[in-house]
Amino acid sequence: MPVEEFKNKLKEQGYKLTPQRRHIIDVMLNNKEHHLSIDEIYREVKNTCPEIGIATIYRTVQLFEDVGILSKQYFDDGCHRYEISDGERTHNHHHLICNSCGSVIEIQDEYFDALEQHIEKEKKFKITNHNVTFFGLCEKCINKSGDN
Amino acid sequence: MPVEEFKNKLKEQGYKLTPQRRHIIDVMLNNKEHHLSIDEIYREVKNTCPEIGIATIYRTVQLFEDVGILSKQYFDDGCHRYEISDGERTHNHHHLICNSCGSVIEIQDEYFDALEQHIEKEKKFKITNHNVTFFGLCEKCINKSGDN
DNA sequence: CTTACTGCAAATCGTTTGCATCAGA
DNA sequence: TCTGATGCAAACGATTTGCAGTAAG
Repeated sequence: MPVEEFKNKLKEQGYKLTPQRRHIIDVMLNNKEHHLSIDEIYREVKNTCPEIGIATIYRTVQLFEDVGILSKQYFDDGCHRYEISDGERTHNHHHLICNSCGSVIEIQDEYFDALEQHIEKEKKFKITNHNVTFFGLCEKCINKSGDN
Repeated sequence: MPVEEFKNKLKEQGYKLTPQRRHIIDVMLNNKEHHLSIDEIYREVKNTCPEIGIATIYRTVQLFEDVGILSKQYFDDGCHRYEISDGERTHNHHHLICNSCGSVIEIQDEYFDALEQHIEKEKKFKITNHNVTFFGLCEKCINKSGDN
């Protein structure tokens, strides 16, 4: 299990693994498939650790991002959202967001590799990361709007 | 010149073309190649219109976005940035941001069309807009870092 | 035992809003 | 004239910071 790995990532840089941090990691692991906002993380963690303060959430999430435990994305709903980062995979996944129902679909597509290589060659730009989000209508909502 | 066009876009929906709005349009036109933050717009406009208040900037930029005069993008420097929108082209351009020198390179690439079509078919998702930013090293900075 | 971490409350930052006045159409 | 637009200041919500107490290593 990667929990040990997270512990190491912190230790390596001289950070402590406190109960609060453990709770936050747990919440993020339990929501691998979601993208949580600060507020959502706060509320979730409160369930198992009611004394925690919002400042701790901010500080911890920031720290985890620096250390590489979490990765941050900005969705156009106006807030940052976080998810457990596992390196290579995080770099290679992208999002489709439905403008109608708001659902977030993760995609991971070899097509992007080709695209990135094309851009790197064409523009002489070394890509290290990206932020790719497509907005539109998901299958369900396409059908729904057809009924109107 | 498109200034008339902007005026029409406002008129159409019953909005007035005030000096303040004119100044903001001017600034955006003079910075077609940049992406300005609210604060940068504010400072620029102050040069020619010192009485303007920040609230007016916010309200106007918001209005212009709704009307389709400006388009908004979120860059990972933590603020929204705006640029003159010209419809189809805006949808089809994307950004490379250099992590080292911060320069923003606009790209417009047919490759994306193929990618979008691929996703639409594969995921049955109708794409209406997107937010695509690649981070990495620009040509200049690649060479620089080679020297270190 | 030492130093990082925590919770709390105050401070700060960007953005929005209420209101009285002003000005474009 | 009439309604939308403006500037100002107050309000607001999200995030950050200072600090004294707490606990991980």
